[in-house]
Amino acid sequence: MSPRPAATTPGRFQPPDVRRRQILTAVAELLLENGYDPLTVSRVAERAGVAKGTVYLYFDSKHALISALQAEMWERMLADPARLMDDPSLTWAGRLDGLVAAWIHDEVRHKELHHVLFHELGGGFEPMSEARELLTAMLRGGAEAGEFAIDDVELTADFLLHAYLGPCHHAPNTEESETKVAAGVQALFRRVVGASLD
Amino acid sequence: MSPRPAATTPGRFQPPDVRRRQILTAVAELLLENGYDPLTVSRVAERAGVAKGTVYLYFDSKHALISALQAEMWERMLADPARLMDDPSLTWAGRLDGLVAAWIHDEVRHKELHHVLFHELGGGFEPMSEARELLTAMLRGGAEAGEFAIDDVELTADFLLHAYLGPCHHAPNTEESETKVAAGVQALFRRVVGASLD
Amino acid sequence: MSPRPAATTPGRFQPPDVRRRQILTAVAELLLENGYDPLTVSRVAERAGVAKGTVYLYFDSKHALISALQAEMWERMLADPARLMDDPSLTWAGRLDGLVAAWIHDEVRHKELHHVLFHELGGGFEPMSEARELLTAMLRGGAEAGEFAIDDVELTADFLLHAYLGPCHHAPNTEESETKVAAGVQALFRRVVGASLD
Amino acid sequence: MSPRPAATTPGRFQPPDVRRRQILTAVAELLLENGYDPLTVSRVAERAGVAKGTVYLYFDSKHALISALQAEMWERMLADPARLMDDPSLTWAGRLDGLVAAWIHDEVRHKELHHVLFHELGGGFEPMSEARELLTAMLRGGAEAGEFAIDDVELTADFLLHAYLGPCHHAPNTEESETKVAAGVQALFRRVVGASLD
DNA sequence: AATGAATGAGGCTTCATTCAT
DNA sequence: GATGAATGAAGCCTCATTCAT
Repeated sequence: MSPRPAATTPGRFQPPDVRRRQILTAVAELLLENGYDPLTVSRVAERAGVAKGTVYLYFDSKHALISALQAEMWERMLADPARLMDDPSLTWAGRLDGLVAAWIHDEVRHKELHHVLFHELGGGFEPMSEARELLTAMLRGGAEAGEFAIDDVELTADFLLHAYLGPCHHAPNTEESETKVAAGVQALFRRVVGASLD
Repeated sequence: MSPRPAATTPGRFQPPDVRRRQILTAVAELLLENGYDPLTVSRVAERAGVAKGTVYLYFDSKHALISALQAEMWERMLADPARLMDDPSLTWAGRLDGLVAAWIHDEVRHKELHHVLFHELGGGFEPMSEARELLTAMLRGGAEAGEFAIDDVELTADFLLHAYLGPCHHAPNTEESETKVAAGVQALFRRVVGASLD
Repeated sequence: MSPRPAATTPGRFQPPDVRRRQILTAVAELLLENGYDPLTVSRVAERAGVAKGTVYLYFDSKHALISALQAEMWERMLADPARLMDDPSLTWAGRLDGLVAAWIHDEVRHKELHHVLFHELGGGFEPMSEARELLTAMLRGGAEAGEFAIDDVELTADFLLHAYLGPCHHAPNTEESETKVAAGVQALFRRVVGASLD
Repeated sequence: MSPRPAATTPGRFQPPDVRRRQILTAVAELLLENGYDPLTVSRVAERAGVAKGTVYLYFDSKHALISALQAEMWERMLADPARLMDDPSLTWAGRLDGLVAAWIHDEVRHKELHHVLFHELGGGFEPMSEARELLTAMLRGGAEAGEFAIDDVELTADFLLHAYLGPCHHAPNTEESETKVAAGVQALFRRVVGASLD
C-alpha cells in the first residue's frame, strides 16, 4: 500500500569509511552548533541521515564518538609539525615559527570544536603530552644550540602551550587574520625563548 | 549586629547567608571530587545537609549554582588585583608582577575547580573580559610609560591571559611550588612585554 | 489555563508501605496477565497509578521488583509451616499433612505467579533450600520416630518437593478443588514416605 | 544416497539439514552457557558460523528457534518410551520402570537445557500433555490389570510427572549417579502407584 | 543460498524541578 | 522557612528483523 522507500534511498549501503565520516561530521557539526550538553545520539543519527542503531554499528558508545573526534584533532596537530624537527634547513627559531603557524592554522579553523573537545569535555588529554614533548624538544634543541636563552624549559613549554590559544579566540576564521595572528604570536614566542634577534 | 540565635538543632534554621554558603561549599566540594557530570541536586542537598527543595529556595536552578560559584571565582580574581592599578609606589612591571602573583596564587589553589567551572562547563565567560581589560590597561600603561615595548597590546594581553595557566597545571598546591612558578612566570611575562631589565 | 490536577489527586502522598504494595500488586497483576516478557517498568507504573520515576523511589531496579515478590512468596510458604515442627500435638504424618495443605493452599491460589516467579525467572532460589530443609527435617523426624519408612531422605525430599506442584496445575482456584487436591496429595505423600496406615 | 559434495570452504553451502542442525546446536550451546536472556540471533549466527540473515532462511523468527529445540526434546522423551506400551514381555511395573529410566536418562543429561526450555521460557507445553497421556495410560493399564492400586489416576499422573524432576536436579551428569537416581525414583514410583511388591 | 549493513521500536534508568504538607 | 515524595521528559543502548546485493 504505502510505497516502500525507493531502492536507491540515497546513502543506503555506503562503504564503512564513508558512513564513519558522515557520523563524525554530524557530531562535529552538532558540537559546534550547540555544544556538548544537547548532543544526543538521536540527533547525531538524524543529522548523519542514518538510524540510531547505525551509529552503534560504527561506534561503541556515545563517548566513542567524542574520542574519535579528539583522536583526529591530535593527529592533525601532531603529524605535520613533527616533521619540522627533521628538516635540516631550518633554524630552531624557524622550527618554532613553523610549529606556531601550524597550530594557529588549526586552532583558528577549529577553535570552537577544540574548545568543546578539549575543555568542555574531560579526558582524551593523553596525547597533549605528545604536543608538550614536541615543544619541549624544540626548546631544548634551540637552547643547546645557543639560539635560545631559556631558564626553565618545562615551565616555558607549559607557558607557550597555553599562550598561543588566547589570540586565536578572537580571530575570525580568515586567512588574513590567521596570518596576522601567527606573525604576532611567533614574535612573542621568540621573545619568550629569548631568541637572538634576526 | 543582632546576636545570632544559638542553633539548637545543628543546621536547621540557619540564617540565609549561612545556608547559601553551605550549599555552595557542597557544590564546590562535589565538583572537585567528581567533576560536573555526576553532580546532581540531590547530592548537593545531601552534602549540604538540607533537603532537595531547600536548594531551590536559595537558587533558581541547578545552573544558578554553577553561575554563583563562577561569579565568586571572578570576584576573587579581580577584586585585589584591581587595587594594584592605584598603588603609586609600584612600577608597571611591579604591577604586572603583582597581577601574576595573585592569579597564580588563585590558580594553583583552585585549578581543579577552575577547570571544571570554566572549561568543563561552558558559559560564565563574560567576566573574563574584565580580567582582559585589567591586563590590557596594565600593558598599555606600561607601554605609554616607556617601561614596556609591546607591538600589539590586545594580542599580547590575550597571549598572557592564557599563558600563565599552563605552568599552574602541573604545580602541586604548596607555597613553595607556587612561589617558584610565580617567579618563573613573572620572568616570562617581562620578556613578553619587553620590560626593561631591572 | 488547563486545570491543575486537584490537590487531592487520589493516591498522591501515600505512606511508603502503601505505595510499595501498590507497586508490587501491579507487578503481580501484570505477571499474571502477560508473563514476564512484556513486563515493563512503564506498564508497572501505569498500572500502579504512579509515575515511572516513582517506581524507582521504592525499588532499585526492575529486577528488584521481582526479587521483592519472590521474597514475599517464600515468606508465605515458610513462615506458617515452620511452626508445625514445634507443635507437640501432631504426629509426623500430621505435620506432613499440614505442610502439604499449606503449600497446596498457596500453590493453588498463586500457581501462575509462582510459575512466573520461580520458573520463568531465574534466581531467587536460595530460599528454596530452606523449604527443602524443612521437608527433610520432617522426613528424618518421622523416620527416626519409626512413623516413616524411607530409604533415602534427600532423594525423597527432592521428589516430594516437586511432586505436589503437578496436581495443582490443573486445579481451579476454588476451596473445593483445593481440598480435594490436598487430600489426594496427602495420601500420595504418605505412600511415598511409607507412613504406617491409620 | 548421493554422496555429499566435499565442502571446499568449510561450512559454506551445506545441505539444508546440516545447516539447520548447526544452528540449533548453536542455540542449545548458548542457552546452556548463558541462559535465555543473553541469547541473541547475532550470537546464534556467530556460533553457528553463518550470517545473521541465514538464520532467518531456516527459521521464521527467534521464537521458532526455541520451539524447534523444544519439539526435539519432546520427541526424545516420547518416542522410545511409547514403545514400552507395546512390549508384551513387560509387566506394568516394568513399563513404569522403563519410563522412569528413560526420562531420568534424558533429564540428567539435559537438565540445564530442559530448565531453560520449559521453565525459563514459557509456552511449548502442549506436548507435555502427550507425556501425561502416556503416563496416564500406563497407570490405568496397571490399575486395570490389578498390578497398581490407584485412587485417582489423573492426580497421580500429575504428581509423578513433576516428582521425578526433583531428584535429577542435584544429580551430576554421570552414569553412576543416573543409575542411582533412577533406582531410587523407580522405588518411589512403585510406592505411589501401590505396586504389589515383587 | 547467503550475507550483513541498516533499521527503529522500545527498554531501563536518571534527575531537574514542583508542591502539598 | 523547610521538606522530600512525586513527576515525567529525555537519554543511552539493544536487538529482532529486513532486504539489496
